Amino acid sequence: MAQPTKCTMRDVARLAGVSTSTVSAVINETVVVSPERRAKVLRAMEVLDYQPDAIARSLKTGRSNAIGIIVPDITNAFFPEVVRGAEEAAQAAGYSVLLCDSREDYNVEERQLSALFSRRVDGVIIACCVDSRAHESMVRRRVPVIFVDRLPPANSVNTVSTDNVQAGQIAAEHLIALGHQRIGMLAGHLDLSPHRDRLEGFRRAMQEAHLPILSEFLVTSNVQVEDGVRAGDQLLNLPDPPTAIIASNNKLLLGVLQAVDERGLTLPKDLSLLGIDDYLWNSHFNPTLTAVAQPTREIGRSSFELLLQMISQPLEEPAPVVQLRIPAELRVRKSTAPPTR
Amino acid sequence: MAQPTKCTMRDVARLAGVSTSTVSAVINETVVVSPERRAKVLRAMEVLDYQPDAIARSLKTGRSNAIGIIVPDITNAFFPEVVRGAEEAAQAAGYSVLLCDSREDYNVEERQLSALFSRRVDGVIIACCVDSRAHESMVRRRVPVIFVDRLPPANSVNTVSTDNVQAGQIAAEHLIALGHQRIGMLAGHLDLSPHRDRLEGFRRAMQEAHLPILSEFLVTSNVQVEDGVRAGDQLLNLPDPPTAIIASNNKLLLGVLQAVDERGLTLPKDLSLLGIDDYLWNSHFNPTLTAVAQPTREIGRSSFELLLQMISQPLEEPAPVVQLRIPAELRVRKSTAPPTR
DNA sequence: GATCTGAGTGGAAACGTTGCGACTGCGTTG
DNA sequence: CAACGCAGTCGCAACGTTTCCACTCAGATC
Repeated sequence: MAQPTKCTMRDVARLAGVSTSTVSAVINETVVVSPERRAKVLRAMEVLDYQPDAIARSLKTGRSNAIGIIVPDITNAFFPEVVRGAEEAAQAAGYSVLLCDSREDYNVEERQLSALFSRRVDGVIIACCVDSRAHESMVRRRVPVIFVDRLPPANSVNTVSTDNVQAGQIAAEHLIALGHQRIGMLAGHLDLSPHRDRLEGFRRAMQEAHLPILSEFLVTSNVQVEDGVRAGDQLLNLPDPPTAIIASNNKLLLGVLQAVDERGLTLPKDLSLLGIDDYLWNSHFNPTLTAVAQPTREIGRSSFELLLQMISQPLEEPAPVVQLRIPAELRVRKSTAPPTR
Repeated sequence: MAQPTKCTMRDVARLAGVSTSTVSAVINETVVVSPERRAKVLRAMEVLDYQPDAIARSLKTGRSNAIGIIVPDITNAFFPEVVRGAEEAAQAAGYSVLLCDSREDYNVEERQLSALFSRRVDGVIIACCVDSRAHESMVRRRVPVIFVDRLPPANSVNTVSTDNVQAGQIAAEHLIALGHQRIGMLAGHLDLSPHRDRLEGFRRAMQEAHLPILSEFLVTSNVQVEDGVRAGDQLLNLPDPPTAIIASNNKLLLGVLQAVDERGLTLPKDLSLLGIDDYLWNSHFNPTLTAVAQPTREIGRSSFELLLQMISQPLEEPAPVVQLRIPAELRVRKSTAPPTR
């Protein structure tokens, strides 16, 4: 049965009547050990309920088998999905995940990077916040890093994200195909790459359809619900408002919904509405909401896999930069329809 | 400026012309160091961009300054809130958080507990899954542990959760106060303590109001959206259906909403509907949804604080068991109204 | 002036691993 | 039959800290 006191390799070695080197060899299978000694060691480990001390191991080997993940806000439904994808892949590869929430504050972020570095994580996955200095920080410290979702301006970085240009484009194309010409967009915060890219995609789709982009139909703002309400008001108060609106993220979408409700408008009769980011509840709204879904889990999974590659890479060989863009997917529901005006 | 190579206390000591003991003393402020040496050490640390190695420190001190958090599903919006609360408190106290997602699988959970133990975490916060053996596992290993939300049957454990009995009770009382007598409840999975307790609260409220609890108005099920749809169908198909329904969690609520929509019923005219668990989107549905909000952040924060207490506690003194129940709060919106039948 | 304090310092032994090099025997080879 | 190779062991020195202990050299005390 289980032993109450924590025990070390020494205890195992003593009980099995071998040296600690042999115990180590059995555990790591680095050296051939004769079957009978091997069996003795395994039994001793069993009896003592021995669990290797990962800390001592890390100190010796110089690898912690842990990665850090920094997100700006874990309560934003997008990030738990990414974390889930990354965590699952990490566990499978024998890695643990240190999670940090930077609260959209680059000072907090910087402290967390320091802490992760102190803990000697083997790599970091980060969705950075505005004004982040994470890139310089990690380059200086020579820690492998993958940027997800929000990409820093530097282009010598490994990144994984939705193909946000494509996401913005298929959103607009869907509305254009329905016959909309007067399309508005809540573009979010243009210092954040996803929002910038979605706007770019929107632009491309409009240009290809030879539709004008009216400057009063384009609202940039922060990305919280209140911002969505304000921006929605602004669009809907226009003398000749858009017949369709794209919201660049899920909170902005909720904001527009509120503005729509307050005016007693009905979707999709009075307005077609489409969001980028798809969540469970979108398909339970009345009407159900058309959205562009991001490959969230896959972003997480791919980030870890790419990171693992960087970690295993002998660092003298600087390996080509990878900038992975995974396509988004349109999910047509009931909040979009041909224009009635 | 920053130094490219990682550096150790030795390097600092050499540059400052002192011993490593002195450097250590400066860092930890365990021993008085003369001002001028202190300054020299600090400057050397600056110049070399020295960051203490947390791994070596842990090995020596026996404390990792890290805790583990295990949740059954990080993509369930309840848990990110809890994690956020705990993580914030942990950071503030100089602790890092190792996050694990057990995917509702007790075998995965067990492996994760082992991994956390191997990493010598100072404590664990866990929302366990059905059939969890986490309690025995941690007792055996003598690691301080706090159970959150989902509480194990053993009553010698420290726990933090919503006061779910009270949550169920105020939900029912609200409906009763509106004049409802025929109240149905989707009670969730009774192997999970929150659901069991909410049902108990519902029972109490009904008894105190001298209202009968009709067995056909009580549905237990798993806790996913599909289960909610099925259970909602079951209730609404009754010859004489309830005038109000309580859904024991947010996914069940979405399920009932779907069942309601499919029948073309209108809230709150045809049915009052109330959920336990409140989220951002509840207040953007049409109509807005009445809900009982759980003190999610506070659960997280309190869990960490309690855990920290256990960690600091000299373990010979077994300290009284703490079972913290934090009250929930009713948020009245538009999905509940007096009955029309 | 000899002893005693005590503050400030450094040396060195841990902490629990890993992995190199050295040491055994044995079987094989010329 | 001597020399050699090799599989299987073990001893021991790290890894980067902390911390105990011993030491020095002031100034204070008698």
